[in-house]
Amino acid sequence: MNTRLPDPFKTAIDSLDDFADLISQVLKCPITIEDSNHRLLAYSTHDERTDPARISTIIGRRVPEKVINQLWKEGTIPALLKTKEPIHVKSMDDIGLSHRVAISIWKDEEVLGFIWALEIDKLLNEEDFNLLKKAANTAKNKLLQLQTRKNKKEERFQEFFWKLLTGHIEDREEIMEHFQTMQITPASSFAVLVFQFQKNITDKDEQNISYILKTTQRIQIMLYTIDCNQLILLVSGTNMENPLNEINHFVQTFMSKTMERYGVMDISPAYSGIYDNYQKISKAYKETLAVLSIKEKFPLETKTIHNYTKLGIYQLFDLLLEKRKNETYENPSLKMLEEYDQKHNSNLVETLEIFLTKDNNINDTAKELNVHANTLNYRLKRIAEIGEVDFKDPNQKMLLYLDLKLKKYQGI
Amino acid sequence: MNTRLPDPFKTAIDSLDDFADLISQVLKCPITIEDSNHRLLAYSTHDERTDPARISTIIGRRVPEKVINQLWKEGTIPALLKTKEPIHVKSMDDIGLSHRVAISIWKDEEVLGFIWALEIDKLLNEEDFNLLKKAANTAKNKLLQLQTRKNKKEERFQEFFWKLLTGHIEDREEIMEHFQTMQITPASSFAVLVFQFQKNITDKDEQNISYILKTTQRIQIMLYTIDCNQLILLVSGTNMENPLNEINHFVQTFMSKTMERYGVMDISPAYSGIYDNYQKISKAYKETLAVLSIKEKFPLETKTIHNYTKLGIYQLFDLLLEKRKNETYENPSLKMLEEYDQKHNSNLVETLEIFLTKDNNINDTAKELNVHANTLNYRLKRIAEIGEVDFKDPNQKMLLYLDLKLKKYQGI
DNA sequence: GAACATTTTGTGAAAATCCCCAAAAACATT
DNA sequence: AATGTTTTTGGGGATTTTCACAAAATGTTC
Repeated sequence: MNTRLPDPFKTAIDSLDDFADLISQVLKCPITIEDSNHRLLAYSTHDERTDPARISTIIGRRVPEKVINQLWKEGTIPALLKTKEPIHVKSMDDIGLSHRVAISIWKDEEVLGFIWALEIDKLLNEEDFNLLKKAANTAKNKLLQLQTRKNKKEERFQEFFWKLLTGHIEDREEIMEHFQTMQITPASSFAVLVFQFQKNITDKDEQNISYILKTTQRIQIMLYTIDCNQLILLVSGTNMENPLNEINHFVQTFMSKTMERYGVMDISPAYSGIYDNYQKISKAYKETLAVLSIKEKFPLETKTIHNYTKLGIYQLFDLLLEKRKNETYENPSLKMLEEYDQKHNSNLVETLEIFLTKDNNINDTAKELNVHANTLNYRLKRIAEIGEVDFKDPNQKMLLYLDLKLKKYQGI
Repeated sequence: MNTRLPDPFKTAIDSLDDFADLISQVLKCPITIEDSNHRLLAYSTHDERTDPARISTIIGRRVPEKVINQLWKEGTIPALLKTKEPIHVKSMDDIGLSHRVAISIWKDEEVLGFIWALEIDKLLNEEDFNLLKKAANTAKNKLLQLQTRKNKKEERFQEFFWKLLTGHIEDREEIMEHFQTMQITPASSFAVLVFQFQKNITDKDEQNISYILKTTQRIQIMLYTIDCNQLILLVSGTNMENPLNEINHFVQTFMSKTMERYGVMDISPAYSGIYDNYQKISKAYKETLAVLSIKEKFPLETKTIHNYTKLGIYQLFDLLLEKRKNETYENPSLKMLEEYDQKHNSNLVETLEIFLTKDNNINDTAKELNVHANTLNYRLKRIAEIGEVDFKDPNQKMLLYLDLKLKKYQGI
């Protein structure tokens, strides 16, 4: 501590709130203390002067997502995660943020939280900065205590969540009791959501993920855990109207944020249908795994599908693959078309596949194949002749589509 | 034998051909002897005068199908199956048949065969008729011998066929050897064909069936057997070009003949795909059973389908039913639509089903539902909204179609 | 029964699809 | 090289489909 003044924070601190008041007294400005996920830990009360951002932070017990996003974009948070020095933040009227100084609280190389000092009356000088650094140092210990207490809680969460995912708690009452003990209020409906990463998720990744999840408000995350390269969440939309849309939106923002902030690419998201019965969590989890499994097998055709209910016929592919594996079946139409393709090196099979994939739309298919619509028509006529396919019969077409896709996978 | 003349046929007969010559000598006209299925057993050679129908009978070793059909329609054969008296048949130029007399050969209440006498030079008188009756009586014993010999052969056929159907002979060589021993020349490709009757097939039915099968020439019937209410055939088209068409045609004629001649109704036909590997007979048999099973479950939608390859997606229904039975899955779109239907007693689900069944054709669906095309459009828009169905996505539509049909069956 | 929402039907114009023909190109066969 | 077959592309007109809008009918709610 290379400073001329004695450390005014070297006193016993009872609660973190008292400590916030203490800093506030010393620096003569409103103080807010957050954890690393921008959850409110404590705030000074002696002072009534404040700004809208602080008010909503205190009311919501967390920094509004809008504000966090802005602070990321504008560079404040990235800076705080790099340096141990206090940082000036200029006022941003559009999000109700006035001038302030922030400092991060460090333990070794990890940020435990932040202290915010509002520059309502006066701007802080260098001496104040030194005081703030001392305050941060003292806050560290208090935060560490909270951390360990939280870690234990986390562990209990984890255990509970895995029991739910694997269907080890079947009784409805028991599930609800657990939720209560954990002080989680289960939403009326939920979905299981999995993000599959390219590589196994490291501790560092976990921190980043946790950070994003904790700062998300659009969606309620009741439980989450990590399994190798999968991040597994139990979520529910905050608004009842269209939960799937909310989840989808969250997935998009989650992916873009991990991408922008941490440069993590190629995450495969997958989520189950919406359920209201918490006994079906394990089923929902299986659904998401099914989605991921299919997405691995048919990456192109399921590129835009993340949701089990939107898998459509692909829901049944695992089953069908299994069946086809155990028999020597071959679709006669496909066989004939393939033989023709071979002999005349044409591409009737490909044409047929795209045509069926494009929902029998001539124009779309022709565009995809880069041929004239009339060419496509001619080919379809030939396909009907050679493959003995009746394009008016949905039963035949569906089986053809399925066999086509199954063969495609088996062929790989 | 209430006749004035001594019986000229009470001599030892060596072969049936000699017997035919003997009758020919006595009656002074060409004689042909057939079994009950109009297969040629013997014919007189002393005489060169004959008609085209007899020539083709001798050459093909059976009466041409065309002629048999005509004799049925015109009433000759039905009459022969009723009376033991000789019957005059007037000439039918269009099928090359000149004047003749026919008599059936009886054993108790069963017809073993027929004797035909051509009236080339002279018309037979009453005395000739009496001689013919005596000849028929004598022929009986000879035919009985043939019968028993044939029955033993039949039994071996049966055993072999069942081994093939149940997959008990797997070795290719062995199968071919058996065919040779049975003096059957296996066609290059085959199909298994099953007719399922309403009731168990009686001995009487069996005779009728056998009669129809033996007199069929459009298709080669290599083996056949009867199992409770099923007639099982191993067939192949005589012409290579389009075997399925030939089988289909045979099925039609078989059913109309059993209907017209014996009044047997409501036969469900089913046949496998065309195979060229005789080791796959048991698979082909399973296919036909699958067709019958599906036809029982979905009689309306599979009314016109008899062929496994034409089952399309229905091929997979057994499997899917099994899967759905073991889980609590419910298609969310369907569920929502059903709920809406219930509440507003509308019929969106029915509309959707017919629309999908009619291959997404607005006009056909509207006609089927007896509504205006715009009404249908409006409903589809509502279905898309309420059921969150994307009509541009074939995957979703297919699953919807499947779940619709599966539910329909489960609901019954 | 009035007010309102939902559903059905009709109309007509724009858009698309379908169908027939023919020319050109590509390919196969001899 | 000559010939015939298959495939691709284009044009253009008949037909169908799609879509928006409006009126009428029906159903719901208070």
